[in-house]
Amino acid sequence: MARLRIRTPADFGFLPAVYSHGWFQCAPFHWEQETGILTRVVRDEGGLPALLRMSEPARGTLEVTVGVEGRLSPDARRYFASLVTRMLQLERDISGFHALCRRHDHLALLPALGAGRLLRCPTPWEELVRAIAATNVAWPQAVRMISLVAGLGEPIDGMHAWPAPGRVLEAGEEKLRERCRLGYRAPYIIELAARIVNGELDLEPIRRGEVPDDELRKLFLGIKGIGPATTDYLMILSGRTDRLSIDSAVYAYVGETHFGGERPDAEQIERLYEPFGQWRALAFWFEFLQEKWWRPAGFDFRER
DNA sequence: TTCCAGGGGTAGA
DNA sequence: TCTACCCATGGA
Repeated sequence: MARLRIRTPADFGFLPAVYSHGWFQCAPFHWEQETGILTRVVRDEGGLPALLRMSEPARGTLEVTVGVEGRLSPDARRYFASLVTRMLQLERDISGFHALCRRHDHLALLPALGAGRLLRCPTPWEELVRAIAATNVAWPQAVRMISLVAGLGEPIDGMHAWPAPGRVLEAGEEKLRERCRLGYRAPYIIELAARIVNGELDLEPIRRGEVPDDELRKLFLGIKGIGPATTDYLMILSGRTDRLSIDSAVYAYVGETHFGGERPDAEQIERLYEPFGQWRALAFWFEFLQEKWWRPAGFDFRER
């Protein structure tokens, strides 16, 4: 078991990042609320499954244990740290968002909490599958589908690595339907896996964040099963926060909170968050999180 | 039973 | 470009 200590930005809070959306509830993430440890199965540089355990013993420091034999080489340390950096968006500069929060009462708590980063996966491939699985279903069902897909990966310590595209392709559409309960989404995921395996779709530039906005949007929209709303969601995850992702939950929340119970149309929602400029997606999302999830659940991330 | 969830694909206009 | 219809699944 190797140990890594990672210094985090002063405006980073671990718990708000974990609770930034529902992905921590799906394998191969595993969250223990009592200990504050987020476990995640990742792959080492050779592609073999490895268990990562992340916690924040004190603000500014992330403690990461890596379940591998022996000591980590400097390269391996950098590699695992880069995975953590991607998953927790440690490289993302959100100072502009926090400055904006300080000017709005309902967001004013967020900078002190260190909120503003969204939990990500080690690979875009996994994020795309999760996004497809989460369309047109209630969230608990999406959690089930995603976790069942994770179950196709190589086992390690009672968990599974996220299956590579080739492994999903090998499992086949029927298994995705029957075992993973993906229904009509199964062929979309098979097609995506096939495009990656045959080299038609290269996700590596996306993982490195090298694809320009317009191109990235076009690329997401070109994947079957991913439409406008999911594309906007993936764009936000990729750090393009100047555009909302308006899904059914947004209509419901904004209608209830800002339109006296009347369902607004998309343009009304856009106008409402337009003043938040390049940060409007985060302004909406963290408002929503605070009101509908964190506060009702009694979360106060400053206590840790 | 019917509705619908953290939508999207497709055919037809 | 817009609209109607269809798509598995499972909880309410």
